[in-house]
Amino acid sequence: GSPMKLSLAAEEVATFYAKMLDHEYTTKDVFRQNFFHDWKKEMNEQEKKIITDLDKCDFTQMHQYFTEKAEAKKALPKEEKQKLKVEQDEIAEIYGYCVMDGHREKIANFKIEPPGLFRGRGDHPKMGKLKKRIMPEDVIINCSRDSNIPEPPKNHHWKEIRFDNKVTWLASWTENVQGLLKYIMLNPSSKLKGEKDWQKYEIARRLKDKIDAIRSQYHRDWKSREMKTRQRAVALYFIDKLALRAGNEKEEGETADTVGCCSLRVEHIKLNENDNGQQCVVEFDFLGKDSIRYYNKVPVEKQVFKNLKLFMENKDPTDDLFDRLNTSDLNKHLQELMEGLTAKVFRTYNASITLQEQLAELTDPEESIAEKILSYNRANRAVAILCNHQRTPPKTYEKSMKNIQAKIEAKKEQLAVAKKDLKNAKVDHKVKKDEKSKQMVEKKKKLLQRMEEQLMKLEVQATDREENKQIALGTSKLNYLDPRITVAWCKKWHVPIEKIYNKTQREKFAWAIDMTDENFEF
DNA sequence: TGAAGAGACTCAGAAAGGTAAGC
DNA sequence: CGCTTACCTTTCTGAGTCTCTTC
Repeated sequence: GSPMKLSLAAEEVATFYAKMLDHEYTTKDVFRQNFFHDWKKEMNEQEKKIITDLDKCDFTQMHQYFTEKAEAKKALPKEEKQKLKVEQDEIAEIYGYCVMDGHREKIANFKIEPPGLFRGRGDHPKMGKLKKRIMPEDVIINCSRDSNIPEPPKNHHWKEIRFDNKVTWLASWTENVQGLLKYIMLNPSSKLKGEKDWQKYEIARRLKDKIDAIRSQYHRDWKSREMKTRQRAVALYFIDKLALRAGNEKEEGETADTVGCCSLRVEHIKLNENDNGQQCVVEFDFLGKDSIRYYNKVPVEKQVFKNLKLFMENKDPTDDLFDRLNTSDLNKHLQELMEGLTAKVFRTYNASITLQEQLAELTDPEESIAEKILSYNRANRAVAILCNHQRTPPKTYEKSMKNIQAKIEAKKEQLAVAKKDLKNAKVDHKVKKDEKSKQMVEKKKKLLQRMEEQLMKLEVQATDREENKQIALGTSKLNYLDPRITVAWCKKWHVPIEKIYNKTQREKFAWAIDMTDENFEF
């Protein structure tokens, strides 16, 4: 119960924990154990002897120190904040760009990752472990021979300087928690990334011409004499129909237990012969990428259902559903069906084609711009649902929903008053028949019209927000939807592109905005 | 020859940061 | 008109996919 002065190294690691005291992570056993284990490694002999139990450590004083510091920064006068901003901008101006093929290009992540505690997603066995500080001696620089090779900080040297023009990264280092490589790469707005993005969508468009043949083939393969072929055909069906990820196998115990299509286990699906009147329903329930839950009930073809039963026969819940299949087999097969085809292309293809179809279906030429944007968001949402892109509802969701409902009510009342006013003005004009009263009628008419527009906007906003509660639109917009579909739609319906893409998105999709006219078809 | 591991790239949601609407 | 608050944008870095290399 007495305060203790820590050595520099132990103190720094302790502050990493103290800063996170409000976070749920610090309540998790695994996080606490991993942290304590790594923290001890930073302690000197004396500290190790005294600090033996994390439960008995009180970090509140440290925590308070950082809270106060953050508040102080927030309370800084405007000019001071401005000054800090300018300093940050200057740093970005110097280090945030590189020159590639004679063009000055923005770098995505030019700052090295600072030390801290590893935060995995879901039940990650390594959460809480110490992520160590990266030194110049850990960093590999990749540039061209004749360029200005960046100088390491004084009295330091780089791990290596190489001149590899077969890769796109500018610098890399190996991270200590999982032993993985990390890279400094270009911003999505760069020519290099833009071209790659374009290529990705072109491959997906090629799939459009092949998809019917591929679908017929996997239908046929459901009846194949070979088990492996049947499994591959059912897996491919899931990937195509449900936009599941490929599902590479991962090392057990090193990461959170998540799966994709090929790594599905028997315990992840349930077969219902009859579910509320629907035949052959498969119930999926598993954790996918980032430990996001995938839950879906899907009616499937009889042959698929039969196959699944067969695949599950005599197996434990923890056995692989597709025990004869892995992603490498699957992708080899796909490569034979179409050059460049891999499992993930199906996600891109189905996402983009869905957007295009939904836009065609939902866009009403008569509607206002605001309503068209709502239609766009709905189409976008259909894709996000397909790809299972979720978000935790914002903490302020309930409150903000109530707010907007209140606003709608208020606007309705205002509208009623405005209607009355208009009526009165009309009556008044009928009696007086003068210019002044006529003008008043016009004025009231305009007011009423404006209010009706405002009300409609609010209602559109409310609907949009409600439907969006748990769905994240950003990921599909940024990574799965061919931007040319969006650009063409905007041009066709005279919706300003800024209403759909913000500044960053316009920069990323500059290639599509440049090359697309309203007739583009995916 | 195929499994394991390394490497390089895309995709992912949370959190921090910034901004504009509303009080 | 200044301040707060809610929302949108940007940053961050972890988590996948898929290919290449090695034994």
